[in-house]
Amino acid sequence: LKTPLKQAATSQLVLTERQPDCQPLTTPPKPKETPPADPWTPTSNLKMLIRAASPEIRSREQRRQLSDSSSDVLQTKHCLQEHLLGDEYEKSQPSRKEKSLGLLCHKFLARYPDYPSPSQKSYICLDEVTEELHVERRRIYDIVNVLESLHMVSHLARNRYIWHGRHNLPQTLQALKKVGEENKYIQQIQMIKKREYEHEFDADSERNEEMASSFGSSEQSEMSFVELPGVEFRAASVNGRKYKSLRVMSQKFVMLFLVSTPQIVSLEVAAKILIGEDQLEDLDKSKFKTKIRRLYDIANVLSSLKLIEKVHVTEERGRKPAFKWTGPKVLPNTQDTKLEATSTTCSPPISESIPSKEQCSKALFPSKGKQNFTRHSSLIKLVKSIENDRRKIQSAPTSPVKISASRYLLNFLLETSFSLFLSQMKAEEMQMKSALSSPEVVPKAEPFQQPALSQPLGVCPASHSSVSPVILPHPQSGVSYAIYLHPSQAHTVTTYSPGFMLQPLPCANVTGIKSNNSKVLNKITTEGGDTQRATDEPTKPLAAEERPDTKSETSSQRCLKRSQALQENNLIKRRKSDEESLDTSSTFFPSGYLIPLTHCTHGNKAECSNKEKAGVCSLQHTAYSSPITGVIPMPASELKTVNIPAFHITPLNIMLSPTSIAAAPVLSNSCLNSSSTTSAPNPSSSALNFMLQHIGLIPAGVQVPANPVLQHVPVSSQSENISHSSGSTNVQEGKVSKNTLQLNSWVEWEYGAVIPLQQPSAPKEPQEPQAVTENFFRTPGGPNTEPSLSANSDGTQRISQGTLCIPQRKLEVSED
DNA sequence: ATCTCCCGCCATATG
DNA sequence: CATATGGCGGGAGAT
Repeated sequence: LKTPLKQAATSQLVLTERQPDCQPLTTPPKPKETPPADPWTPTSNLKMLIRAASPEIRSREQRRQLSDSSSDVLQTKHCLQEHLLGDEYEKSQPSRKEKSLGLLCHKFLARYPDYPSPSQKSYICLDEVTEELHVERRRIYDIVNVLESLHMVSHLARNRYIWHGRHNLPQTLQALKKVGEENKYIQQIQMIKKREYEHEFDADSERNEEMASSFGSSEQSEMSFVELPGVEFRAASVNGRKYKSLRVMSQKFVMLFLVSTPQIVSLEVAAKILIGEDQLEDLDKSKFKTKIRRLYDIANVLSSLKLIEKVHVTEERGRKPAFKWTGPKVLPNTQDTKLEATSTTCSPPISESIPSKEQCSKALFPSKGKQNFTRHSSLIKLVKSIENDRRKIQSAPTSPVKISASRYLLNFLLETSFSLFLSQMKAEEMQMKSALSSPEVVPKAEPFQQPALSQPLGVCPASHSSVSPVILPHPQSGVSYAIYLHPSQAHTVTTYSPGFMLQPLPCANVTGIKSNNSKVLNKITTEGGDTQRATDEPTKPLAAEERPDTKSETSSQRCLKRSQALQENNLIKRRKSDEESLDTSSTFFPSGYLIPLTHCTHGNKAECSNKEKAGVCSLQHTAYSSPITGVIPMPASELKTVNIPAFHITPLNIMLSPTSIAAAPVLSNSCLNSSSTTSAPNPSSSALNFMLQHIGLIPAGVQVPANPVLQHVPVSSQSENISHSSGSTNVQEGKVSKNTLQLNSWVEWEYGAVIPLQQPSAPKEPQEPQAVTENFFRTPGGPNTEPSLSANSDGTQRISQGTLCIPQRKLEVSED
């Protein structure tokens, strides 16, 4: 049988999309399937029309339906009388859309449970699938390959795959994220954007060479397929091809999302990176096009899995297709602890349950020798990178999963806080010295700062430095969400603008739902400024400075720019020794950090012991929980990279959850108070503040003595600016919403934060800290300012929320 | 015109 | 060798 007889039947059945969710069907009796004939059913026609009318609706609908199997199950019952429909002539061809890979994927996915019970494995027989779904085999491969890249299925033998469902997803994503980080994708992204940016200005010059060269060193981008040992067992047969493009490409694509700060990746950037950054400027247009095609294929599948969602990034260049990650947040895998170099078979296929626990991931290296990659010249590089890759062998935590999250967090907090603190101090000192005179200098010196590449255009500011920002409003909804960006980007954009106005960068605007007016940039800026102005309290002396248009602003911008440029240069130079790239940085503004914490156990306090600041430690112990968004702990490594703000030009809005206020009291702390009062920035105090902020004890900006900008900012009322996006989201999300306090706003910068502060069982009534807190949190007129302490049921551990501020920028993203 | 991306040829891998 | 896989890119539908 060469080609399953599909075409005869093809046309009509395509329309039937979801079938009622079924249980882990191992081998469904094939006959049942024929759903068809629908086109002639009134209902089906209607559906079809609707769908046709609005793709959005359609997809949404599909999802919904898929999710709740409850929806009409009946319709499936159709019988096999496809033969007689005499009107094939008119046979409305399924319209391209009906045949889309995404739709097909939905159908495919509908056949299997997301979480198949470990006990019973479900197998996928390609012949059956192709027949039942009425598609060409080729298409199924596309789907399966992507699923395989996520370890949702694995190839057993010819025609046979095993369905794993989403069980492995967490581990896979974690592994991918890790690899992505090791690959320095963030930097690559920035590099690409930068290059792109420069291109605009003139014919490319040697600049590119530089780039390329610097880039070239980072060859290791070519890694092979990342596996989860437990899953891949049977792979022997297929191993050789594991590295094949679609699979690997899919993994890389996912990695890009996982490492990017706003988890948005434009196709263009992805394509460039995936093509192989080593290809310096091969103006290979066709290659690029092909890559894009593939990415669309992958994206369609990922979209069906609801891991990503299409959006459009608007930048000055125009609208560019992009996708944003809507999948689960990936915990940073702090524990590299056990690197097991599981050479080949990590675990036998045997029990499924086991593998899940002891997931380890390893990279397979196809090269191994004899392989002749006839087609993929690029693969050759693999060989080069093997060495590097070897290191990539990873293992997943053997430890109980549950604990891991909180543990991560705790460790992370404890471990990093101190270092941060120190770093901060140093930084600030340095800063103090040099900054005053010439800010630009500052960054340079810092060893611990990491070089921030500018991301001129492009949507995503991905700087690893920023702690994995969580998107507050759940992205899921597609509503706009706040994206925490690095200020660095901002300046980047501005870099070339003579005026140095702080504009909301093109690259950075994210509007939730398709908000179209793109020109927004300028517009927004202006508006924001104006609005702000109107609303802002008189108080801010600094306000003037902050203003985008003001001189001070300009200067600071300039500084940034300059410094950045410098650092970039350095970066390039140093690139070779890539190591430092991660930990050194220069001019960054601190962006905010969103540190949602899950409540954790106190177990780790030991860690803090070494820290001198007992006070801090004590505070730290508290567990934080973020009811809202979930946890987004960042790996210590990431934290280190975080930079402290040299100049805080940023922010403006603080979003608090009602409960957060309650937390404020907790802060009461000598440090805090002192800080608040202190006008003169004291390095150490500021450092402390910084640390506290990170920890979530203090809302960012509060301490600000160190931070000039925030310092005096009066609290103004809710931010309208954010409202559009956040508003809806919040509502939806429910809890999060907030009272957003606006400190000062530039439209584009906002501090959003949600950090639950722990309230020891007895919520302390706001007392001393009040002053600070009050002030800080007060919502003018805001009704629901009430802090609701979540005194929580299980007691001790719970916490109310506090807030950390994160400067965030909006990217303009429109979704379809 | 650009964005999407389906279709299916045909090289390769596999058994 | 017959098949199973799956690069790849033309070119057409969707916008």
